[in-house]
Amino acid sequence: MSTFVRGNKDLIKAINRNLILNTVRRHGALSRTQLTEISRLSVGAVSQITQELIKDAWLLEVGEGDYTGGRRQTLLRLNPDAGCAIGLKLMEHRIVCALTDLEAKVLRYQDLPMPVDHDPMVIVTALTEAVETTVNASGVDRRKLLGVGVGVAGVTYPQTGIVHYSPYLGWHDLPLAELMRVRLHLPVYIENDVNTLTLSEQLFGAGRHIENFVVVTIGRGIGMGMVINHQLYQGAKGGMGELGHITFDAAGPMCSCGKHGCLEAFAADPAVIAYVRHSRSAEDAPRTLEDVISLAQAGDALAKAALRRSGEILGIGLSTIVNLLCPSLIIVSGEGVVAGEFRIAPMMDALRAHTFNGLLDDVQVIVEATDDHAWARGSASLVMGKLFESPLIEAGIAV
Amino acid sequence: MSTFVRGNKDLIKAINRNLILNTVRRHGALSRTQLTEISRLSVGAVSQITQELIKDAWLLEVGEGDYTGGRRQTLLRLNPDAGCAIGLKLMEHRIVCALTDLEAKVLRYQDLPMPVDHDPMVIVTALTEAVETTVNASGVDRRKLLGVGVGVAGVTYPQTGIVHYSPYLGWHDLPLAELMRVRLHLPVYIENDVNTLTLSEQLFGAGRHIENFVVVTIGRGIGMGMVINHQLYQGAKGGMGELGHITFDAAGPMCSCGKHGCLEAFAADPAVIAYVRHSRSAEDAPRTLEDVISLAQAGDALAKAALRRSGEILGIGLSTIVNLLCPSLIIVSGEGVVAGEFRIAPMMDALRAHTFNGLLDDVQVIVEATDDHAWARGSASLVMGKLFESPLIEAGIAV
DNA sequence: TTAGCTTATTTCATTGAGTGAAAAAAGATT
DNA sequence: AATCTTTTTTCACTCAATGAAATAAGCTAA
Repeated sequence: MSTFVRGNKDLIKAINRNLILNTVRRHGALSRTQLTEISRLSVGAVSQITQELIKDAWLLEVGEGDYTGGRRQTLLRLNPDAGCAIGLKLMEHRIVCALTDLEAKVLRYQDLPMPVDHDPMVIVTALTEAVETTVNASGVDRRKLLGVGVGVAGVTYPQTGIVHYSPYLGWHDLPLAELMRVRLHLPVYIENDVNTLTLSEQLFGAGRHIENFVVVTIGRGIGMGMVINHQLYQGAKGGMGELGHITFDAAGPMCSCGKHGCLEAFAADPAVIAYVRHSRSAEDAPRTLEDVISLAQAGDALAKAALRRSGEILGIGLSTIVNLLCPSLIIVSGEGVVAGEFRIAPMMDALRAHTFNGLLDDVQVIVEATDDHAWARGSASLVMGKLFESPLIEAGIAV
Repeated sequence: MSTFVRGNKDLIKAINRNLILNTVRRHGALSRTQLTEISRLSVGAVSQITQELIKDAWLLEVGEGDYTGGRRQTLLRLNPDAGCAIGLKLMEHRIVCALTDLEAKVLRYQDLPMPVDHDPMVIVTALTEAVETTVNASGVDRRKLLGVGVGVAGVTYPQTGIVHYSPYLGWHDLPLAELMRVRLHLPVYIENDVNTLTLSEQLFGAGRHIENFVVVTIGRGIGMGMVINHQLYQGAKGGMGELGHITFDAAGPMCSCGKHGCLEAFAADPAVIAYVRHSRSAEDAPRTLEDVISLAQAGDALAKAALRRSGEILGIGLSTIVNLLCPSLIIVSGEGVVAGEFRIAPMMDALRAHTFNGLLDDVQVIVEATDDHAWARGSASLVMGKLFESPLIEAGIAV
C-alpha cells in the first residue's frame, strides 16, 4: 500500500535541505552563490539552510574561490568527519568489514573467517564483534558511527531488515537487522549484495546522475541490480534481478536452482571450469577460473573455447536486458570480469549481435572488476543511501 | 540531465491539489471528512482545496452519505464533464479514433481507413479530420476537449512529440505532435502504442494502485510496457520493451528485424500461422490466427501443436520478465490472447516451469484480450495521464 | 414543534519556509 | 583610505498548511 506525498512546510524544508546537501556532495565544493544557481533556490533560502547545515556539522567552510572582482566566495563542502559507516559483506567463507567515511572511502578494513557453525546467533556475534574491533582499531570516535550496512547474497527484505533466504548460510526469514541493532545500538540496514554494489555505483560511481542503469555481476553466480528513475528498484517482496536464472535453453541441463537451462548454468564461473574439467584428466584439470585463464593464456584451445562460450552467452543475457529495459548505462562487474580478451570481448560481440536495431546506440557499457573492498564499500553505501535519500522517497512517492 | 525537486509554496499547493484530485478519482466518491483521513491533510486544507476544485469545475458535489449520528457528509466526485479527450491509434490499415470522458469512457467512436499514401502530410490531414468529425458528431462542446493522444507502433520520443520510427508507416523522426498541434490548437501527446495501453491500465485498469507492473501484448508482434515505482518507464531515448526481440534461440531463423532467433519469430501470430501453413497444401492452409484456432478446435493436431509451442515460448518470455523484474502484476493482452486452452494454458505452465524459486508467488498474472476500443482508450489516457500526473514528475524527480 | 445531540464543514489566527530587495561584509585595486 | 565589485546576510512580505473554535446541518426524542 503506497502512501501519497502530502505537502507542508516540513516537507519543503526537508526537500531543500536534502537538495543542498546532495548538490554539495556531488559537486565536491561549492559556494553559496553557486548553490543558489544550481539549486534554483533563493539566496535567502540557501543562506539559511547552509547556516543550519554548518551548525549541524554536515557542511564545512573550506577556503575561498578565485578572485572575480569582488568579495571571494566561501567554498562549502561535505564534512567528511560528519560521520562514518560500517559495511559488512557476508561471503561464503569470510566476513568482510570496512569502516568508511561519508564518501565511502575505506578508513579501516578487516577480513574474518566465517564461522563454520552457521547458527544465526554465532554469526551475529561474529558480525557485531567485527564491527566493534574495526571501529576500535580505527581510532574513530564511535559516536560518529551512523550505521551499519550488511550485504548478503540471496533474497532480503530491506524494509523489515529480514534475510528471507541466504543460499550460503542456509538462513530463512532471519531478522538479522534487528538482532544486530539491539546489540550495537545503531541503525542496521540489510540488502542483497548486488543491490549494495548498485547503490554504491549510484552514490559514488559511474551511476551518478544516471536516471536508469543496471549493474550485472559475474562470478560464481550471475546477478543484477537496477536503478530506475533514480531509485534502486526492489521487485515484489524483494525478489528480482535473477539474471542468472533466466532460461537460456529450455532443453539444457539442470541448474542448481532446480530449473533447466538457466543462463548461469552455461555462463557463470563454475560452468566455465566444468567445461574444461570434463575433457581432461584429473591431474591437470583446472580448479578455479584463474586456472582456466592461465591455460587460455598458455594457448589452450579448450580453455579459450570455454571462456569464449561463456562470454557469448553472457552477451546474450546482456542483450536481453537492453532489449527489455534499454538503460542508459550497464556496469558489468563482479569477480568474473577478468579474462578480458577471452571472455569479455566475445561478450561484447554477442551483445551487439543480439540487440534490437539501434537500441544499443544509447547504451553505455562499462566493464569493471570487483574486489572485496568494493563489496564492503557497497554495504556501507546503504548507510549513506539512507542519509542522502530524498525525503520524497521516505514519504513514498506515489503518482 | 535531471532537474532536482525544489520545494516552495507553489509545489506544496500543486502536490496537495493533485493529491485530492487523484484521491477522489480513485475512490469514486468521497466526503471532505474522508478526504481528510485518506490524504492526511488538515481539515482546513481539504476545505480550501476542494472549494477551489469545485469552483474550477473539477469536482462536483453529488448527494450525501449515510446518516452516522450528525450532519451528513457531502459526497464529492470527479466531474466527468470537466473535459474530454481524443485517442487516436494508428494501425497498419486503419485509423481508430475515440472521444472519451475523463474516466476514459468512450463517448464516440470512429474507424477510418489509413490512407494508402503514407506521406506524413496526407496522414496528418486524415488524423486532424478524424478528430474534428468525431468531436462534431459527438455533440460535445469542442472547448471541453483537453487534448489528443496518439498511439503509434514503433519508437517515439514523447517529450518532443516525435515519431522516431514507425515500421508500418515508414516514418523517421516525424514531429507528429507539433504538426497536429498547430492544426488543432490543442495539446497533442505521442506514445508507443503498448505504452498507451500500459498507461490506461495504470489509470483505469488492473494497474491502479500497483507500484510495479508490466503489460505484455501478443499479436503480430510481441510488445511490453512497464510501470515502475508508479511511473511509466521510458528507457534511454524511448527505446525499451522489445520483448519480441529478445533472443530465444541464437541458432534460430532470421527475424524480420534482421537478428537471429528472436522470441517473436517463434511465438507471435505470424509464426503460428507459418508453422501450420508449411505443412499443408495451399488450399486448406490457414491464413489468419482465427483459421488456426478453428483448425485446433476441430481437433487438428498440427494447429494445436503450433498454438501450444507458441504458448510455451511466450511463457519462457514471461518467465524472463519475472526473473529479472518480478513485478507484482503482469497483464497479458493484445489481439493474440484468444486461444485460451490451446495457447494460454501452455504459456502459464511454461511460465511456472521457468521462473526462479518462489518468485512467481508474489506475481499476479491477468490475461485479457484487447480490442480496438482498448487501444483508442489507451491513446486517450495520454491526456488524462498528463492531467492527473504528479507535479513531482513534471518537476523531475531526482534523488 | 423544538431542544438537544452528533457530526461535517468552514473560518480564522498562527506558524514558518521561501522570496527577493536592501543592507552589510569582504576583499582587491587605485 | 576611498572606491568598486561580488558575496553573503538580513528582513519585511507572502502564502499554504495547521488545528482549534465557530458554524452548519441533519436526526432523535420529548
